[in-house]
Parts: sequence; C-alpha cells; structure tokens
Amino acid sequence: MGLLSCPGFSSKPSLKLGLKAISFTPKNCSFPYFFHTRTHFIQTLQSCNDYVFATLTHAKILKHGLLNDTFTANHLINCYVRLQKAGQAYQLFDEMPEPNVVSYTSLMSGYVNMGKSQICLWVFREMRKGTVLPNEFTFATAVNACSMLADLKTGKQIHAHVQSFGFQCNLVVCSSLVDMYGKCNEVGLARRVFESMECKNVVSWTSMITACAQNGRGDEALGLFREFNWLAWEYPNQFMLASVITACANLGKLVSGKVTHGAVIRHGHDSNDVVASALVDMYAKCGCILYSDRLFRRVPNPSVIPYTSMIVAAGKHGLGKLSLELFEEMIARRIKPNGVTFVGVLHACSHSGLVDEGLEYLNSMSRKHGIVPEAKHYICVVDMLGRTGRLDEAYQLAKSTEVNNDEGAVLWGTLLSASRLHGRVEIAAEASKRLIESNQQVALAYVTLSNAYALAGQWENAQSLRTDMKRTGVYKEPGCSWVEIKDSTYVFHAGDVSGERGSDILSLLRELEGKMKERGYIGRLTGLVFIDVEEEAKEEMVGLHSEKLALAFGLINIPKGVTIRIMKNLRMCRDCHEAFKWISEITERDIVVRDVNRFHHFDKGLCTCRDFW
DNA sequence: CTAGGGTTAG
Repeated sequence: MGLLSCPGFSSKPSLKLGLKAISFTPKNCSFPYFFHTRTHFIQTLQSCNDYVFATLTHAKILKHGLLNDTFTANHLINCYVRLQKAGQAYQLFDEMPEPNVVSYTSLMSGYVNMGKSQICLWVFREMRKGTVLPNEFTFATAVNACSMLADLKTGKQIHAHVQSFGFQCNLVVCSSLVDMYGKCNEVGLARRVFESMECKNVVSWTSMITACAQNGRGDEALGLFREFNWLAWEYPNQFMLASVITACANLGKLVSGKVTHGAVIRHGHDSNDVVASALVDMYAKCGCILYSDRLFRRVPNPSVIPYTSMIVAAGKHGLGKLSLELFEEMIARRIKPNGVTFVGVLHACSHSGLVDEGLEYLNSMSRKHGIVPEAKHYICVVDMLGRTGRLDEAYQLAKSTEVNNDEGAVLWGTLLSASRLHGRVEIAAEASKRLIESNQQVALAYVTLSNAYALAGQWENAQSLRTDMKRTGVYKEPGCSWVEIKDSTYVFHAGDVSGERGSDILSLLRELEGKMKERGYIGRLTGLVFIDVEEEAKEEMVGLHSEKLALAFGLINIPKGVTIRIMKNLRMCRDCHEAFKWISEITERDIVVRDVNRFHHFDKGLCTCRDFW
C-alpha cells in the first residue's frame, strides 16, 4: 500500500503516534474528533465538503487501519469524487486490495462528472478484465459516459452487454440508454428502448422527449408530452418542461410555448435558470424578442446560461449592440462566459455587421477569459467576414482552421454561401470541392456552386455541374415552408405559384410590397431572380419565395386576430426583422418566422444583409 | 456506499 504517497498527510508527525493519538481534544481540533468506529468515519465522509478536512479524515482512517476496508474506502472515494479530486480518488482506488463494484462505479461516475468520460470507459474496460461484475449502477454510468461522448459504437456495445447481464428492464439503465441514443442522433433506437420499457417515470419520459426535441422532431416531442400529461401519473418537472419549451421553440409554436410557460408557472418552476433560458430562447425564436427581454430581466441572479440565451436572442434579431452590452454587463458581474457565450457574441457581431468588434472578441477569448477558440468560433468568424464581403480573409481563416468532418461541412458550407452571395466564383468552387470531398451536403454544394456560376454569367460551368448531378444521381431535396392556421398546416414548396389561389397571392404580395415601400423599405417581396437551369435550382435561388407565398396565403384566408406563423429559411437580421414588423403592423397580426433548416439558408431574397450595411 | 433527464450555437 502506498500510504505515504497520499498527498496532504505524508509528512504529518501524528502519523507516527499510533492509535493513541486518536483522543483529540476539542481545543486543538476544529472538526469532529470522536472517531471511534467505522460508522463515524462514514458519517463524516458523507457530509464532508472540504478538501483539507477530507485529507485529515483520510489520515485518520489510515491510522485506524481501516483503509483496507472496502466499504470505508468507497466512502472516501466518493468524498474525493464529490470534491472533484480525480487524482486522489484514483490513487486511493488503485491502492485498494479488494475494490468491489461500488469502488469501480464510484470512480467511473467521478470521471463522468468531471467531464472525463473517456477515462470512465477505460475504467469500465479495466473492470471487465477482472473478476468484479458490473451492476445496474455501473451500466447506467458507462452508458452515460457514451452519451457525453456521443459515442454510438461503444454505446451499442454496452447496450448488448446490458442485455446479456439481464438489465434490459431496469428503469435507470433504460433511461440512460434512451438518452444515449438521443445524444447520438438515433431517435429511432431511443424510441425502441423507450417502447420496450415496462415501467416508465418522469425521467424516462424526459429522456425520450429530449431525444426528439434535440433532433428536429419537435412534433413528436410535443405528442409525447401530451401523452405523458394524459397518463397523469406524475407532474412534469423543470427538466421535462425545459425540453418541451425547446421543442416549441424549434417549431415556432408560440401558442404551445405560451401554454407550456403557463405550466412552468403553475408548477412553480419559473425561478429555474435553465427553464428561464429555454423560455427566453423560445420567445426569441417565435419573434417575440420583447418577451425574451422581459423574462430575462426577471431572472433574479442570471447565471451564464440565461445571459447566453439572451445574447443569442438579441443577436438573432439584429440587435448586436444589445448583445454586446449584455456581455459586458455579465463580465462586470463577474460571471464567467463559456464557449457557447462566445458563439453567441460572435454570431451577434456577424448579424449586425460589427466585424471589427467581432474580431476583437475572438482575440480576447483566450487572452482575457481563458477560453481557447474552437472550430465553432472560427466558423462564426468565417461567416462574419464572408457576409461583409471580406472573402479573402474568410478563406484564409477557413483554410487554417482545424476541423473534423462535421465541422468541416459547416465551415465550408458557410464559406460557400458567402462566396456565392458576393459572386466569388473561385472561392465557391474551392469550398464546394471540399464539401463534396468530405461527402457531406453534396447536393447543396452542387446547387450552390452551379448558382454561383450562373450569377457570374458562366453558364457553361453551371450547366455542366447540372449534368454532373444528373449523371451521379445527386438530388437536392426541395425545401418547403408551412404556415399553421388554427389546426391546419399548409405546406408550400419553393417556386410553386400554381396553387388554387396563386394569382391572388401574387397580387397581394405586390400590394404589400407597395405599402412597405411607402414606409421606406427597399426590399422586394416578389420578382426574385430566377436563374433557371433545372427545377431544383430554383429552390436554392428562391428559398424565400415560399415564405412570401405562405404569408400571402395567410393574409388572404385568415380573419383578423388569428396568429399567422411563417417558418423556414430565414435568419433574422435587422432589415428583415423590420420588414416583418411592418407587415405585422399593416396586417395587425403576429408574425412568427422560423428557420427550419440547419444549414445555409442565409440571406436569401428579402433578408439580404448587404443592403443594411 | 455507486446510477438516469434540462439551456445556449453552427
């Protein structure tokens, strides 16, 4: 046993005094001194929240010769784990003569809680080499490590393991499996585990709802929530509500969002930070930035999470200055920003044309805040430079950014959109090449590049790309928009004016355009440029066309006072936000604009930021 | 003694 190697007490003379030294007097000892039995040690360890105290207790346990006792040592491991002392926990574990399943599991959960899931899995593998058998706690922890890492392969292996050990009916193990599959974007597999469960509780329902909400299946999430409420076995808690609000946000369902907000208040979760953040985000995504602001201002002591949500919300609405003010306010309050906060700040700069400020913030990240910029930050900056037309800088930065395959797709897709927007064909070609090579967003790469060629008047190139696409069978799935009116959803496909009331819609759009012009808006709702090479090409060019159709459709059919929701393909920046505000005023209706697609529908048609700058 | 769920971005 490496007793003396444990830090904090190796040189303490009292060690040599032997057992007699245990009769401390209250005078020279500020902590409970009446340690005669194992139970006392354990009670002390369970309530111990101080590292020095833990070390002292460790020393005493050692003196009593209780360190070889697995039960006592396990408590000590847990104590170190609670104090985030991975090194101490591991050392102690390593010196145990007979670690049992609890020792292993405690250590594993310690690593997961400290964000070292990889090591957790290593401990698990080590355990499997020995004779100690895992139990349901061990599996839950190992699965949890896989979800943190989004490691589907290992997750599946452990799932198989779970079955061979007969834990496939365990509530907690299954909940963590549902969560793991959700985090790995495998909603189908999550659902399968969920359906197989004989008994479910609020946690397993939350895992399933979250799996849907985080994978673009908001409707399914809301359906599950409805089902859960209908069963009425348990009340939804703050975790579940936060996920449901996220689902509403992603669907642009303002009314459902408000209803959920009501449930939050009824169940007394309105003081919860994360719930408040989800609400701030939801209102912003549903177009109600004023509600976001009001809500945010009511959070008593906002942590980094509500601040970040609000920074992002303001940025989304083109209120870059407000985002930056919030950031500075946060710093002044000594709240530490995290990586996501900077994504929000950079994103806000990007969408308000605050390029120099944005670059300054990027530089300050590691210098002032000790956060090393990652690919996601560089992607924001590439976007920011690209939007303003500083394509060469954007390209240089993109080339020097280290990315994995997924990040690469976002990075080069961002650059591709920007170069198309500014007619930089050569950079567009390079970006498309990289996208196609990485085997991601291939159709988008083809279509966008082809459009870039077409815009630059290089028709042969545009045409040959189209031919290539046909030959290789690459197909761009057409996008669509939808508008929800009461209980019905009306779906529109791009460029489709052929509907029942197509001509009505067009004439109404012209009328609206006229009214907007009167108020000084210089954009156009109709008459977008078609560069018609193939049918799918239209989609790329007229992404917003369908919004306008949806909008017009709504205006024609809906009586006053009904909420119209228009979704898709729109990134809010100052000018388009204004435009919609005007439309909203003119028509006396709430208008909610939602972006459904994850990738690259920046600045189409109405939302051209160049005009603003 | 050890276990599961929530926010923010692209």
